[in-house]
Amino acid sequence: MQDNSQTRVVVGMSGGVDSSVVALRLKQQGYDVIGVFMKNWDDTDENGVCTATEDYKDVAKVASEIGIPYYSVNFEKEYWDRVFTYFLDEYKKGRTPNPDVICNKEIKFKAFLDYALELGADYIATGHYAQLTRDENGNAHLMRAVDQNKDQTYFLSQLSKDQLDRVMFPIGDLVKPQVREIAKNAGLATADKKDSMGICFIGEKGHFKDFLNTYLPAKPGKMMTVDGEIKGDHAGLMYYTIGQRRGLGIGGDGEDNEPWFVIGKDLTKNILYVGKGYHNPHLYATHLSASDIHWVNTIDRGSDFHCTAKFRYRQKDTGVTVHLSDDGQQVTVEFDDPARAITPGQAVVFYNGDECLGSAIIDAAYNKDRELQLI
RNA sequence: UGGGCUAUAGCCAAGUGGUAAGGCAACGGGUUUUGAUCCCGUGAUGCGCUGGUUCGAACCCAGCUAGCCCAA
Repeated sequence: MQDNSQTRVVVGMSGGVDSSVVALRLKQQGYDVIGVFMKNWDDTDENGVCTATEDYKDVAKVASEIGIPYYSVNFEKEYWDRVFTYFLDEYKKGRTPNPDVICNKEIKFKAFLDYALELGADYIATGHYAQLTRDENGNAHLMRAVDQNKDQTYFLSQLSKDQLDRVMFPIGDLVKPQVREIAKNAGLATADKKDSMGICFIGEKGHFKDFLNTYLPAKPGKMMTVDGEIKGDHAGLMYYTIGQRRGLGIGGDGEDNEPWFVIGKDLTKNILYVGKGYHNPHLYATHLSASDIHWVNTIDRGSDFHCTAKFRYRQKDTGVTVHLSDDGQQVTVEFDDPARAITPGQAVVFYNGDECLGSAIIDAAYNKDRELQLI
């Protein structure tokens, strides 16, 4: 049994069950554990109620149950500057951003990591469902979680090995029910707490439109098919994402009554393009282009290679061939089979088996030589 | 102002005397650290209106109203 007492680990505790179990496990393994609650957004409402305050209370409860010190750190400014402005800028361009990918890259595994190091930490640990391994050269490799259903490597795909060298994912080898079980057996206050989800700053489901509208003015316009048939009005292009079905308010055309989906946007004309049928051909792409490429490791794979990829979180992998530009700043990703609803702004995340290689941010989707009308 | 056709939930639409299918939309919920997708659930005491026939009518009959079509 190795002595971990001289190894200090700062655990990012959200007030949820996952990070609670992380802290518990590390403590049981003898580490010098400190719990830190990160506040990235002020969601205090008109009644003075704030979910962050409630979550912090849970952190306090769990920390005392486990017997570790705990603190709170505020990254609201960093979050606003590095994540939220990016989020809004992407929407202004009509794209669909993935703020959580950036949040991990810039806040949880940068600002927070720096803070932890100041506290004398050797590592930080989080409740992410992902695993880390190290090869004979000491390079960290980001691996999918054992719980394939909860795997979060998609959101961690823009981390670098330098960051991962200081990271632990103590529940990556567990399945969610096991985590709950451990929390319950230990009597942790968060054992039965409902999983939180959704973007941290949007909170309650259904408020998305209202939320965005307070930051970006909505510009209503026409909704039409690619043939130019007007189907209705849209509330503002930023409210819709490629492949979206709900919220269009159109249906029942008397032909086949198939559902309608968003298939494209024209920002200059302020037109939302819609098409009928889940398998509408306009939703299928043969390849995409992406930038903001990030590889977890610097291992050279050449400029053309085959691997698998995901274009959205919780999607099944698709076989792809990667073609890197000479300067390595652009990438073309060719699909083994046509892929549906490729959306600019989302991350294309690459995998080799269970290893997450890295990701890039999608700029455009194409079907053969034709750029799809995705903006 | 002659003839014909149609009128069922927001939109399509089944039903042809026995007590209102289904799809799309919408809404609610589930899955989900992205907005989505996906999955599950919910809708007309009433079938344009008014009478009539019948034990019983959305379905039959009469009149009215509206829309469409063909003739003028």
